[in-house]
Amino acid sequence: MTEKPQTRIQAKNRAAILAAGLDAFSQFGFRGTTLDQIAEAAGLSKPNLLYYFPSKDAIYTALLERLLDTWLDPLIAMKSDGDPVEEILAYAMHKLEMSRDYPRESRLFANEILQGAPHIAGHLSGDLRALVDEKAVIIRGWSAAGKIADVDPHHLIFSIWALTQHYADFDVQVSAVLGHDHWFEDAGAHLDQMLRARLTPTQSAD
Amino acid sequence: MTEKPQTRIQAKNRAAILAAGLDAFSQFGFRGTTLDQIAEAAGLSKPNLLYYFPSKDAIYTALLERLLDTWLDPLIAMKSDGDPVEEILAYAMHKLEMSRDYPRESRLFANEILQGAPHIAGHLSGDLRALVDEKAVIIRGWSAAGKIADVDPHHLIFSIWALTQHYADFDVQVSAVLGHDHWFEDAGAHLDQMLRARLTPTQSAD
DNA sequence: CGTGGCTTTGACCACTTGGTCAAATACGAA
DNA sequence: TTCGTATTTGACCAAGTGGTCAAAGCCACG
Repeated sequence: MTEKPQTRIQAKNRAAILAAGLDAFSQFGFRGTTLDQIAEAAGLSKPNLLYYFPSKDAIYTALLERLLDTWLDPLIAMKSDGDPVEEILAYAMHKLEMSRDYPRESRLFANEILQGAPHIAGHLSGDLRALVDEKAVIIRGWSAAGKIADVDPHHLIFSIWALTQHYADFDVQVSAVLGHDHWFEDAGAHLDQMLRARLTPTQSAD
Repeated sequence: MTEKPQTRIQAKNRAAILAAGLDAFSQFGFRGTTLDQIAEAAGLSKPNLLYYFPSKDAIYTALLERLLDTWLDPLIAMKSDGDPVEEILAYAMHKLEMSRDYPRESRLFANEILQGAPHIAGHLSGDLRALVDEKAVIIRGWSAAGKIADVDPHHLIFSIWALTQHYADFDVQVSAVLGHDHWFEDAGAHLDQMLRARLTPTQSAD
């Protein structure tokens, strides 16, 4: 593996930098974030920060890679065994929980995509596309077997991404319109009903 | 009203600046966009640009205001007469068309929200919230009358926003995963089926 | 202790940024 | 054609940017 024997102090400072970078990049984007900003939030001087990461870009890239490593786990976890509707529902709920628990990661990703995905374009049309295509086959199989309604697998997945990430990325808007920021419960119920209505197979076709 | 008697040259240059600003701001965000960038795209020198707009912020604000003026028209147009399901479906399709036809405006808005809506926070909790609440009453009325299924009005609206804006804001990802960028037709069909399944009232309750 | 490597920092640099200003130029109505 | 106004520009500026570097401090281990 990528062995990096770190001293205690290295581990602590690198973690602080990544945390500060996540805060800043997820809100202001890459170009909108400054090194001084990150350095101050991490409690380090700028040269000291650059002792741990060679450049601003390196911090950003490290964050993005760490994100991609875990971001797709829920989708990977969607298996062809078990009840199809519940499999898909579980995936959607898992993603919604991530919007609640890791909104900064969601926004970091959103920022990167909004700007044209300059750092991860290859990943999108490579790993991500392959993974989605793979799951699309499973979903199409479920449809063909009559276990779920007939549905476009790709757009179903896009729907789940859209419906869940919206709550993290547009949290300010959601909270402003609702008048509070406890959207998780109602959003979960709504998401459940929405997908269930669309996916439950009609009895007519057997 | 706000009278501004413009010369032909003023109208042309202001329009060019706003167009260039929309391009830049929607992709790079406020802080990620430079005046030189806008000036060059608009075919003007930087001082000349600042002759038409007093500051970078003024360009951004002008774009945002122009956007807000028209962004909510589709929702405003959702009336309580006509068939409820079709009324909601028409709104959703209209929004999807806007994602197709005005993706830069969508991304500009997304960028602003992602950064915490510093310029339009008041608008969100003021005009927008009032409008959504108003439409929520209508939707709740439809549900109570049994004309559509029981649904949380606010989250229904969030769903429509999420499902439609996703295609504009995350176009890079959608296109990469699909392998092409002609998502409109399939997305429209999927959106239609999704909402119809959720909204069509069950026959049991009469 | 002492010493060699890990860590931190102040000073510095070239470049970019948003913005200013006075002077020059183009334009349109009389 | 002329003249006042609208428009344009080159030169400039202070602040902020990402990044460098040599020197200093610190810390564990022999």
